[in-house]
Amino acid sequence: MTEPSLPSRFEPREIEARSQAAWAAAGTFRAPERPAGKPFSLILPPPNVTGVLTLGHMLGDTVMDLLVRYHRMRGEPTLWVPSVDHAGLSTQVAVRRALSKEGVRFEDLPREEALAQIEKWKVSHEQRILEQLAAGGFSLDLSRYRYTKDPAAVRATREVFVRLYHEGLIYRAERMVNWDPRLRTAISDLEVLRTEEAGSLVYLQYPWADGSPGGLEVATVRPETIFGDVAVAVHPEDPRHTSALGREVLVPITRRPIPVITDPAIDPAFGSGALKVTPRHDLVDFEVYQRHPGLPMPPDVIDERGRLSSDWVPEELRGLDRDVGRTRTLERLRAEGYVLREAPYRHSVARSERSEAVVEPRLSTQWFVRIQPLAAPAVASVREGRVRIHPDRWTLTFYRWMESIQDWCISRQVLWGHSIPVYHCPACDHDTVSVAVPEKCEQCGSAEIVSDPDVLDTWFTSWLWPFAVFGWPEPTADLAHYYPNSVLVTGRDIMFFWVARMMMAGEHFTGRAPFSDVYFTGMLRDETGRRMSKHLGNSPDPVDVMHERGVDAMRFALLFPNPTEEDGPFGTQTLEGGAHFLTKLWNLTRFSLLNLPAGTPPPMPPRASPASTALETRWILSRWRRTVEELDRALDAFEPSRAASAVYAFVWHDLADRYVEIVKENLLGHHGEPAAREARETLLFVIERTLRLLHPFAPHLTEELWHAVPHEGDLLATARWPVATEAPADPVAELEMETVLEAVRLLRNLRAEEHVPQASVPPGWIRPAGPQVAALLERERGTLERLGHVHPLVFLDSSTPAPTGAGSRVAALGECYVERPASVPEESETLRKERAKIVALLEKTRGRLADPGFRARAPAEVVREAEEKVRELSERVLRIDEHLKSEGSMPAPP
RNA sequence: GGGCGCGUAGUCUAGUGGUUAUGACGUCACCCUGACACGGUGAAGGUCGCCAGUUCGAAUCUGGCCGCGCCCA
Repeated sequence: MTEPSLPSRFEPREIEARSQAAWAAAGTFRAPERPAGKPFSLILPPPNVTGVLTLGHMLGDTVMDLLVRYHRMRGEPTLWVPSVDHAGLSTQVAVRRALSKEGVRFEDLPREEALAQIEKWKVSHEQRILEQLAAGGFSLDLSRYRYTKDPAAVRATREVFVRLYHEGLIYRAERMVNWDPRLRTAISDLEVLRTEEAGSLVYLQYPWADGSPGGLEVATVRPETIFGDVAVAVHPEDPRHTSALGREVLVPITRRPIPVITDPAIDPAFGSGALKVTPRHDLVDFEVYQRHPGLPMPPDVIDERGRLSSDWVPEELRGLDRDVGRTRTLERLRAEGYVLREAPYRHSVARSERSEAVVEPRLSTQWFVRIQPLAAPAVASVREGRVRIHPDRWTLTFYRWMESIQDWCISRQVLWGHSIPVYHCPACDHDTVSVAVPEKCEQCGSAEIVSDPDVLDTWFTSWLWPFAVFGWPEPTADLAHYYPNSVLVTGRDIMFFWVARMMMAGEHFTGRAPFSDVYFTGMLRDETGRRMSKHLGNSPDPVDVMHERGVDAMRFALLFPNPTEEDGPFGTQTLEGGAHFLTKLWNLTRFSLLNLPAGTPPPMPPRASPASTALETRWILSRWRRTVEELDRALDAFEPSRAASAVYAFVWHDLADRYVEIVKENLLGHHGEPAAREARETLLFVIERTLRLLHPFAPHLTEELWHAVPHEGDLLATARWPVATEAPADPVAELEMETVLEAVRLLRNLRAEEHVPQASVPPGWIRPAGPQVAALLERERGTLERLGHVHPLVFLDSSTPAPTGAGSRVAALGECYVERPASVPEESETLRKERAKIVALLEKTRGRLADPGFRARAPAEVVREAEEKVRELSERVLRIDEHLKSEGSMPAPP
């Protein structure tokens, strides 16, 4: 035995620093310029420079690192590209908020100063994000780091705009858009959140224009918009309103006459069945307006800041904010007798994801991407299996959304973003659209051209990222080698924002799907089951988590309890679970080293098991092989949680709890040198190979441990992933070990039931149920004595009487006895309980066999098994009864 | 309101027609046995959401209901 080469405790932060330094020095994560063989490549979904990384990011990053390290160890050239996203609107909002805390209004800043403030923010957050990624030890190729506003990204973004424009897939139009009046910009449908909120439904009377008494009843939740009404619409078949058709009513207060029209879109069940039509401020109303060409288009009665405006609005209400305007308008409506009644009303309110302001539907001129022609190939790529979505149930959601997809509004009225490459010529009204900034109008040659004041939606760059990171449209070597990507890993919350659009861009601009697999991670929940979110503030800072328990513990805690289909919990408990497992691994390796002589050579794959090989050797090697097979399967199928569970169970239950306990005496040389050598060689092989298996899950700790263990190679990160067939499969050994472990369990149960003191080792007896079991158990007597903690273990044949003064159990494999301590009185309670259980099961099985339908229709195999079971259980009941009889407490026969 | 999905010990979870329903965390009891008390051994804990149906046989398949979640209105 050598001096311990590992300390009894470990310091995660020291290990992390050592491992990370070694990887950096070796350039382990740098992808080759000319990869040999099919590469494994992917991009890190660019985190927004708006904020810093959350635990949710860490979940995705850990899954990606797991896959990258797995594929790297399999010898594939791997490339994982890091980048950050300028995140236009949301970064501007963050800076705006930060400045307002200092009493500075963002809107008051000169353009240059405002941009400088955002740039400052970007630099500091980018720094922080890079530090977080470095702390996590993720195997990103930092030499290929990118930013969504770097010159190549600008080039790609403009290129794409220009191409789509010339293909007729980008157009400018006056459309109803979602307007954020606080940020004063259009936002896309996806950036709108709908919530149920309490409101009030007001029933107004629009008087008849011809002065006849009464009027038309109109219900609305937005009375302040009446000034923009151009009509009142009813359903053409609504019998209540037939007499109103063709007549005119007056807009309350301003008393402007408007016609009563019919439209099939009107819901007769809503309110009185009459809808006021305000085309500039409601999508449905706008559509009604479009179907009625005779109607005039009113001015904006709500301006870009959400204030009542225009001369259609009574002068004293002009300039009021929407909310105040609504109250004042309602007051006047009441005072002037237009209000019939008011009722509380819950309805869905659209709010801006960024500012939380109520979104104002607003008719506005914006740039749009015609999405249908782009969506079709993306849908086809999934239908044809060129892109697989995991878990695959999200495929349906993907299809449904793509079917009802709307054109994409890509212009934003903000400062921070890519400018739109459109240059308008006031002289001839022509738009010059080009990648290079033009000096004159391409139509009339005028130098007086004006660049478009808007910027592009951030996603208009992000959707190009799988190929733009490689320098597209330049035909770079990286593009040729590493595109398309192998996989995309992200949260399903950005499936539509990003994933679907990347698929569209990939198909359209490169003719290929940008990746072949998409894996959606679940969402993290806190210990009380709530989703982690910035809003709730229940997401711990990942750096704190890593600091507290170590990076690898965090990684394991993220992977282990997060099955692919569901959201996973994360909390102190799961984190401790991860840390405990790593401690176990540390000590297991430490134990192995304590038992290896100095100068032990690296492990060799075991030879095909000769007959002389010990059962536990054959068994652990076979179990290891199954574990590798399960890991390969789970990782290839994007089931990280299953992979983690498989390796966890193997290390803890098979290797540490059983194998190591079985061979401890062999290692100490108590059973001769050949046994000691076999145990050492097997243990070393399994430990060294298992460290490899665990490397993608816990890279730092395994790297550290691996260097302490005899091994070949420089770094575990680039060592070869084990091949399952290195160890022989041995189903016989697995079955036999099951029987042995079952006997161990019986002996241990007896010890506990008979209150045998922990330190004492009483004699035990086994009467095996048959000659085969007898041969096996006698051969494994040593294992049984060691794990069962009995000595001596004596085997009885059917003629030998049962020992007296011993507790007993009757199981399928036979009868077990453990000597009862003198102080403990006889007790047949356990046996009786056992008997009751077996009798119940016996009755159930007999019942099945008694059913003629079962015998007639069930497969012969199943019937045979049932008959066998009845035989075995009856035998056990008889045995138990014999014991009970000898104790003088015979129950009624079954 | 529409669509999709999920209901299995206190909590999380495995199990896609046939064993005594899997494992983890937590709980309880005993034990600091020479890698590990961040550990070991054992135990308790379940009407597999409810009701029908299909079947010789249902946690598993079908329908309805109830509850929860997500997406879309």
